[in-house]
Amino acid sequence: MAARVQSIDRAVEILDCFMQNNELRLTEIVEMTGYHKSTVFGLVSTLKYHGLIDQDETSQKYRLGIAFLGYSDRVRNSLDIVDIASPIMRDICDKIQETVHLGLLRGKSVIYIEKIESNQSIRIASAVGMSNPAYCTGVGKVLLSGIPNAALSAHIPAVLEKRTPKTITSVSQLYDELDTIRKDGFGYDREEMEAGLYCVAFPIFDFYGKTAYAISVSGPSFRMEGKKEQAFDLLRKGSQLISAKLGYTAK
Amino acid sequence: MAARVQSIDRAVEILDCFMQNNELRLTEIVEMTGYHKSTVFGLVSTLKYHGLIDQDETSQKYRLGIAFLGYSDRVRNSLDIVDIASPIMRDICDKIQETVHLGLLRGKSVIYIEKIESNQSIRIASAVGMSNPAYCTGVGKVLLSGIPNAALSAHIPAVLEKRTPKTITSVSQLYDELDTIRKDGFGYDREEMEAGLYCVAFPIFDFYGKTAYAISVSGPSFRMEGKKEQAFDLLRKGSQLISAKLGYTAK
DNA sequence: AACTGCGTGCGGTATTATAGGACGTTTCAA
DNA sequence: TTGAAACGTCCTATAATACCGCACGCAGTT
Repeated sequence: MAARVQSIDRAVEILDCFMQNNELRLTEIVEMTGYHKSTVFGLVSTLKYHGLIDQDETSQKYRLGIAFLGYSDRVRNSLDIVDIASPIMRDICDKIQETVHLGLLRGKSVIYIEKIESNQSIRIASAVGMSNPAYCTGVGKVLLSGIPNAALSAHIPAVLEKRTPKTITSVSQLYDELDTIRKDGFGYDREEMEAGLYCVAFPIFDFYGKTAYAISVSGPSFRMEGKKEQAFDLLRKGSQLISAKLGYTAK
Repeated sequence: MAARVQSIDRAVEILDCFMQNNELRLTEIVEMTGYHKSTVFGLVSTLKYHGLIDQDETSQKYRLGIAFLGYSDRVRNSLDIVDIASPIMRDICDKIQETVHLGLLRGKSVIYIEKIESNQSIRIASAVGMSNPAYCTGVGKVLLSGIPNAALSAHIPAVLEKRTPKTITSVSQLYDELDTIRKDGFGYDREEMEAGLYCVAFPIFDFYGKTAYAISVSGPSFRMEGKKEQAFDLLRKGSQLISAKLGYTAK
């Protein structure tokens, strides 16, 4: 489907190893990838030269390099949505004291491009750049709801893994849920991805009226119970505000 | 000095092109790098496949990919200094209402690994992951002061570019300044990098007593004038607190 | 001292990245 | 409407290059 350069494929594979452990020895990378030691050494050295991998001076262990910070920042600046949404998200977070996420759809996954955390001691384990399956998250389902059914298959995995007792595992049931979201204008994640984790999500529309992003408030179910109404209000206003700033004009 | 893989060198060179413009056509990349069109196409396709480059569906233009967010987040998590320092920096920022930076030294440059911005309308143009020359910034000079003179040459460029009328351009003068910083325990940037930009910086020591990071408050000179004392107090306490959390024990 | 596991360096070879060129579209001007 | 220019994409031959095998130096352990 596309021309591919082997060395880059391998280099990326090496970088991905660090998604599991953030410190690796050369030999560990060799074991994980299965390539020859000197091959890995060459790739790692090159990546190190460019700052994409750092090597600890004493332990010799490798880790992801700080150069990624520069690229990442560039990415976030090119997505002007982050600049627009960030202050509004902080405002929501300050008021409701729960984690606020901003995400977009990429294939079958949701990618979080901004996160504002509350000071609550019990917080969501999440991260900017992290991805989750779309079908079982609030943000994900809202994003899916913006896509016509005919085009949905590319964004839904063949098997919907049952991550909790409440996960939606049948496609037809998921379609029903998406219809509900389209009708209501927002969506939930009622402990479908992780037990005890509750989430309310609203869509953000771009200039063309496309559901380009989604914003959510998530927290432990026991806390979110009493905050649902507040979350609705804050998210509704917030999503409208952000959509407006993207040039969206409600019809 | 190290084994190098050509394709990766070229791939990184392509990625670096996006540091100047955040949207590029294939042909523009070809012009910037000088490689053959199909060569660039292969590299770009591979990078795109891995999400390191995204392509706009309609305009076909390329930009840096969201995958960087994931790597970058991983980097920042592996640097536990960010977790430690971030809340303290926010506290300082709330109190003094100016931008707070956390940086480290890499070669001749300072790399900012965390930034907390105030709500002031006039703000510093800066970014996480961005780098500046060390010799003419507050954070940079403080970091340089932690290095013995004998080893300094590797961290100071041959020619000190005169970026403003107040930039230090003579090496011996810079050495004097570093001595002052070593004596005082903190440093300034008095409009040396950018006219009108004033900055106070303190060192952060790690477990081994090494000056590993530096933290700073920066803002326009006219505002910083009256806030110097407050900045000292906040930064002194903050840097001590962070150093302590890194395992540093003052002797 | 021998042994194990580590990161690193070198050279020959066959795989692979690359350049050249062609093709289908789109864009814009004539 | 036509033509030309510019662009992204694709294919193939070939020469350059990334890879593997092997070896070395080092540190810690038996």
